[in-house]
Amino acid sequence: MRTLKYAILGLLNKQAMTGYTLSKEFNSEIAQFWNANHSQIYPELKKLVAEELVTFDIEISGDVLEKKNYTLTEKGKNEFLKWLNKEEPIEKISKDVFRLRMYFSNNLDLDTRIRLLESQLVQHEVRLKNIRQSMSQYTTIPDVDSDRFGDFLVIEGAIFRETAMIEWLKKCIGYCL
Amino acid sequence: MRTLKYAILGLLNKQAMTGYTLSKEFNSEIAQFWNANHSQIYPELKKLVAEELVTFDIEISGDVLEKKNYTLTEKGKNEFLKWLNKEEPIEKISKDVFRLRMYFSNNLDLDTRIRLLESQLVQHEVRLKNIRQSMSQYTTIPDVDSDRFGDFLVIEGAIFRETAMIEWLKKCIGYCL
DNA sequence: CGCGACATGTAAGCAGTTACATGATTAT
DNA sequence: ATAATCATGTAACTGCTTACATGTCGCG
Repeated sequence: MRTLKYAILGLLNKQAMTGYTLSKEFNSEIAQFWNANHSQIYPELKKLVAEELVTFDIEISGDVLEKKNYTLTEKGKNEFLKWLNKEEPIEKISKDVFRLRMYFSNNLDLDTRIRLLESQLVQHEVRLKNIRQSMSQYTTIPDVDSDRFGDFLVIEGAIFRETAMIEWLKKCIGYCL
Repeated sequence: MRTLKYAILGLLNKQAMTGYTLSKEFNSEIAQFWNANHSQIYPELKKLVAEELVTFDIEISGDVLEKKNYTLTEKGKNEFLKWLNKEEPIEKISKDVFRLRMYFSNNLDLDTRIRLLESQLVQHEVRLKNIRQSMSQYTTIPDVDSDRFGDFLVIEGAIFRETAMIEWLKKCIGYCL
């Protein structure tokens, strides 16, 4: 599916940047639904250059350090927009090890189940708190055509997701009491 | 992480079965949070035999067809329980292509956004309806020590997950109107 | 001068998907 | 007979993770 390809094209569409900066982007809001290590990003950028979807120019930082600043080409922008406009079927369910463990939970003591569930619960509560923290920057709904609109949407999606997870965990704990 | 290994051990702990039957299991309730193709299952079973976690005996079906019926060994059962009891940190967020697309959605016409969101919405509504259908077999909460308890929990988890997704999609559509 | 962040790459290996390959059994 | 399902495997490839590998820049 080459999703990383389109993630990179989308980020470069917002702003030209280096592989290193791209790699850091995957630690910000976008990390709520995608991520990649630099070891995957650098080879992908190389590929995108070969496909003529991006170009780069070298900037010298300090004395000798070469930074490759990547920019979308016209072809790259077109391919990105084509991908973005395409209607896709929903993905098959995403894998979840904890749910798998709960599926087999009748093999555990009730105490252990509660301990495992409580542990998940606090961790998800922390995560939700952090997401709400990110949301606090938005006091009003951003304009639908601004770069911040997508950011706003996915943060809200993450809140829904975490809230549902927390509700479920609490219900599971209730069954085990 | 060898999660498939533990998924197989867990299923064989419930009941001895063939690779083919295991492969079908991944199309039932368990498909809500894990799956595997037969091309991954057969090699994994071979590995588990080598690790002495499972054994098999060959049954002849009909005249000549050899079916390998796999059973958990004592060692396999222990390793499964060890995995099940272990406290794990929550997984890093799961990847979601649609959320990635919405992150970049300011590059789309409002009409297109609504079309894409509506398309997702109906698909998730169908999925939720099917999950509720699975849930309808449970008129009471199953006993915490029965095999059906885990099944019940994860179906409920899937309902929470899909409901949250649907709520979010509706809210997104609202922003685009 | 030393440390943390900046910056770019490659290699080995694991997990998972799609395709290739074969054949038997059962129900219509 | 023939189609659907049962049944078991391998091969090639993609995507991703972890580890290896190197070097610069800016701040204190």
